[in-house]
Amino acid sequence: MSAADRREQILDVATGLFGDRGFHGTTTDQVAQAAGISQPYVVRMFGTKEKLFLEVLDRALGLLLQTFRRILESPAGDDDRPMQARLGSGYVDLLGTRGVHRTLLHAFVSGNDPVIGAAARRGFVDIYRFLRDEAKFTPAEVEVFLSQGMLFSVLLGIELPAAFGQDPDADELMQVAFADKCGVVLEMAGPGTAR
Amino acid sequence: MSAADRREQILDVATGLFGDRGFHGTTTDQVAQAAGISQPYVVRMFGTKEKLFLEVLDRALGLLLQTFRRILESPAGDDDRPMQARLGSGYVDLLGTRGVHRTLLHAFVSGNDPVIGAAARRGFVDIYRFLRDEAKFTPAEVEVFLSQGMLFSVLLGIELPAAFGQDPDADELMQVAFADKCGVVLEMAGPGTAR
DNA sequence: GTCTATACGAAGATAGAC
DNA sequence: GTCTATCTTCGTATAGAC
Repeated sequence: MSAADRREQILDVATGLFGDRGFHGTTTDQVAQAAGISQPYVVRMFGTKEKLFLEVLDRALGLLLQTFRRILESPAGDDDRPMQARLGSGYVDLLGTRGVHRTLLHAFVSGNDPVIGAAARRGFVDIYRFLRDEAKFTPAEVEVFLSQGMLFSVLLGIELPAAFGQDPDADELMQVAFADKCGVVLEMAGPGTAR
Repeated sequence: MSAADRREQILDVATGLFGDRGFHGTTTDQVAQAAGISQPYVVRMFGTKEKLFLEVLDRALGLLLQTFRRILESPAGDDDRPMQARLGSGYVDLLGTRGVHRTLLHAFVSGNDPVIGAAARRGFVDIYRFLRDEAKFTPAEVEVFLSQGMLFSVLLGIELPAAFGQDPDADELMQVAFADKCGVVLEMAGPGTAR
């Protein structure tokens, strides 16, 4: 495998693992095993675990903004909903790439870390700039959009969809929070969506 | 110091530390040093680091619900705002106990962990039940309240208030998200609010 | 491009003393 | 109630070979 392909592969599996257990909870050996290579080779490729995490974070943020920009620039077509709703669906669709939401959330709770925290703040502000400057959201729209996005992410964080069917109140909460997106979420992150 | 007092003291400092660096990122030795005791004594007292974290989490959730219930049961007095706003202020006031919001968020992103994740889910659903059954929120009100709360927590997670003054766009984002609460937040979590 | 071997330092937990 | 000493395991990173 070429170095470039290997890099991508490692970043892919690392996104899933970091999403599951965060920076401190994930070992380079777990990444290596998931990628089918040796632990030292992972380190060799990225220098340090921290650099690996930063690349994973950058990629996740890049994918997010790329997804948003694509929606923003694509013709509405048969989708006559307001841009807020369309971008919201794009956010949900990121579930297609395992670990993105949860890796971002892990980064967002690491503000205290001098390196990762700085990157996380930059990333969040980048998203804000996109909403304000490119999507032309009003402050009120930004507030609603980000709020809903964060609730969505946190509910993924506690694995509410994965625990579907175990507690009626938990299921009801999903219904309340995800509303029309409930079906899609259960399909993409529901029980048995093993990693 | 009595065992009970020592317990409380350890739980206090552990809340701050777990809030800063999460379960995996915090060592029992850091907790011990912050409490001015030896590392083995911390373990001795709580059995394992995981049990310590679970107690910290329970306490944080307990404090949250206790705060909410107090507001719910207290007479409105001169505060004529709707209950959503009053509970929201209560949530902000939890900043008075260092680490509560961020420890909760760390727990909420650990859904994957069999033990901590289960406790986190239970905790979140407990909050939902409170809003639905005790505060009598409508589903729409629940959705808005939880959304705003999670955005609030995430912005604390990235330490946006602590980084105030470093990036105009970041400051603007704070304004957009915190609105009238901006002042209080900066006072309680702004730059120089060292731990 | 990828491995094996390994050094080195944490970090959680235990034993046992005072 | 609290400590010191220590065991043991784990995890990152390096060295160097193929």
